[in-house]
Amino acid sequence: MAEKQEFVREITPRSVDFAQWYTDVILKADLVDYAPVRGCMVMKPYGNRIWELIQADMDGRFKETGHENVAMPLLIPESLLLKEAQHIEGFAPEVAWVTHGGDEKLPERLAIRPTSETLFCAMYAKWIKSWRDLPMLYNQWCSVMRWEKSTRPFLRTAEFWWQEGHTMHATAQEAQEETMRMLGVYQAHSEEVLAMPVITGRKSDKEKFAGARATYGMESMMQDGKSLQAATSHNFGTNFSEVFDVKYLDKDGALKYAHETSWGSSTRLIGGLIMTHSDDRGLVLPPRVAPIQIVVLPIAMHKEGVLDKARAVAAELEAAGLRVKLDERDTQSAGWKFNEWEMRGVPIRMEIGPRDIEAGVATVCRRDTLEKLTLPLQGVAQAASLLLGDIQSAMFQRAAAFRDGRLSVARDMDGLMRGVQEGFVRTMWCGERACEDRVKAETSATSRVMPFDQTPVNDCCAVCGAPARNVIYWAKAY
RNA sequence: CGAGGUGUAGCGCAGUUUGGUAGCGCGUUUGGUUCGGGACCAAAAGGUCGCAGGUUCAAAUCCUGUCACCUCGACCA
Repeated sequence: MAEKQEFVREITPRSVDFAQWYTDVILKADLVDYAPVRGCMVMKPYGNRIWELIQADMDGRFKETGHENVAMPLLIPESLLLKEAQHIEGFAPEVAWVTHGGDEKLPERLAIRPTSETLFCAMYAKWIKSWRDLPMLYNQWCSVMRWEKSTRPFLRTAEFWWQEGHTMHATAQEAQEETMRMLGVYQAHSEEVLAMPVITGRKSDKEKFAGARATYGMESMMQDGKSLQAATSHNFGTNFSEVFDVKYLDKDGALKYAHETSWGSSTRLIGGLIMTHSDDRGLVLPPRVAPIQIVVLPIAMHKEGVLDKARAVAAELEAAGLRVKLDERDTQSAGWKFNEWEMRGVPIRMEIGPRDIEAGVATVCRRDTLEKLTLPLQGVAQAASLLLGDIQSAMFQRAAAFRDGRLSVARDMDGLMRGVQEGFVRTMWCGERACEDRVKAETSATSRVMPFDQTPVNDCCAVCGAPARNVIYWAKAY
C-alpha cells in the first residue's frame, strides 16, 4: 500500500520543487507538449479545450460590453512598428523578423507581431473620420511572438495565444472608463470562472506597458507566494493617435485626436489556473473550465447491467448540459483510472458499480477535497450540478484564503523584505523609481500594483522614509 | 544572456570514474487468470546511446564543438 502511494507521486511535491512540480503537472495532465521550434509549445486537445472554454466565456463578456472581433495580419512592416519610439524601444529586443519572400530579400523587413497596437492604429487612422465613428471597439483572438530567452509552457513561450482589445474613444474620460471596464471584465472572469482571486490596480511607471500613459493590471498569487500578472489594461491617451494621426471631426467642428486603450490576456491564464489550484496528485480544474466536468467510471464492468447503467447515467448527465466522459476502457483497472483522472483534474469522479446500483446511488469523489460521498441516482444530474457549483465556489474561497494568509502589511524595509519571502506585501511608497530599484536589488521583488483601495498604512515610504504618495503591493513575480 | 544540471527503447532510469557483445523497471503486443484505489502469470517486439567532428584496433564511455530541456539569477504577458 505504501508503495502504491509513492507511485501516485510521480509528480514532484510542490513543497519540494515548485517549478518541477508545475512542469510535472502540465505534462502528466497532457495539456501541452514541447514543439520542435525553440521556446514554443503545442497545446494538446485537453489543454486547448481549457483555452476554448476560457475564450468562450471571455468573448461573451467582450460582446456584452459592445466589442466586435476582427482579424489583423500576422506581419507588421518595420516602418510601422518604429513609429512610436517608446513602444519599439520596449519590444525591439524580442521581435522576430521576416526578411525573405522565397529566395528574394524583402525591401523592408516585416515583424511577426509581438502585439498589434501599431496595426490597429494604422487602420483606425483610415476608418475614423467623425465623432459618429466613435467609440470603435475591436478585439482579436490570435497568437503573437516574442523572442523570449527563457521559456516555460503557458507562463512564457516565444509564441503565445491571446486576445488583444484595441479601442478608440472621443474623450479622455471615455477611454479611462473603458480601461477600467475591461480590467473589471478580466477580474470577473478570473474570479468567477477560473476561481482565481486577483488584486487589481495601477502599475508604476517602471512596470507600465511600452508607450502607454497608464497601465492597470491584475495580479494573482500562486502557491509559491509569487505573483502572476494575469491581464493588463492600458490607457494610451493620445500617444499613438498623435503619431499615427488618428483624428476625428468633433461636433464642435474641431479636428481632435482619438483616445486609445488596449487590453490583453493570454494562455498564461492557464498557467495561473494550474499554479493556483493544483496539488501533489496533479491538476485541479475549476468546473467552469474543465473540459470534462464529470468522469463516469463503471466498476466491475464485466458484471451484468453495470455498463448499461453507467451509460444511462452518463447520458442523463450529458442531457443536463454537463461535460461528461464515460470511461469504458477495459484495458485499465479501476484504480488506474482513479489516478489518471485525478492527475488530469476532473472535478467529479462518479463510480457506478454493482453495490451502487443495488443501493440506488453513485459513489462520488470531488477532486478539490478528494472527499467521497454518495448521490442518489434519482435526480443525479441536478445533484451533480449543485456539487459542481459547490466545488467552483469552494476553490475560489480556498485560493482567496491562501492568498490572504500570505498577504502582509509593512512599514519599513525589514517588513517588506520579510513579507516578499512569503507573498504580497502592502506598503506606502513615495513614487520614486529609485525605491523600486532598491527593492528589486535587495529582494528581487517588484512593485505589482497600486490598488484602488488607497487606505494608508502610515505616512512615509517603506523604502526611503520620505513622505508617501501611494499604497502599493510588492511581490516576487513570474 | 550568466551559473549549475540532464540528454541511453514510447516513459522513467542504470551503465560513463577505469574504452571491449546495449541493460533494468514501467508501458506496448499475444494468451490466460483478475476486476470497488495504478492486478498477476507466461511469452514476444522495441535502440544510428541528442547531433557533428576528433582520438583509438575498438567510443554510450575520452577530447572539441553544437543543440535541446530543467533549476537559479538578469529581461518580459
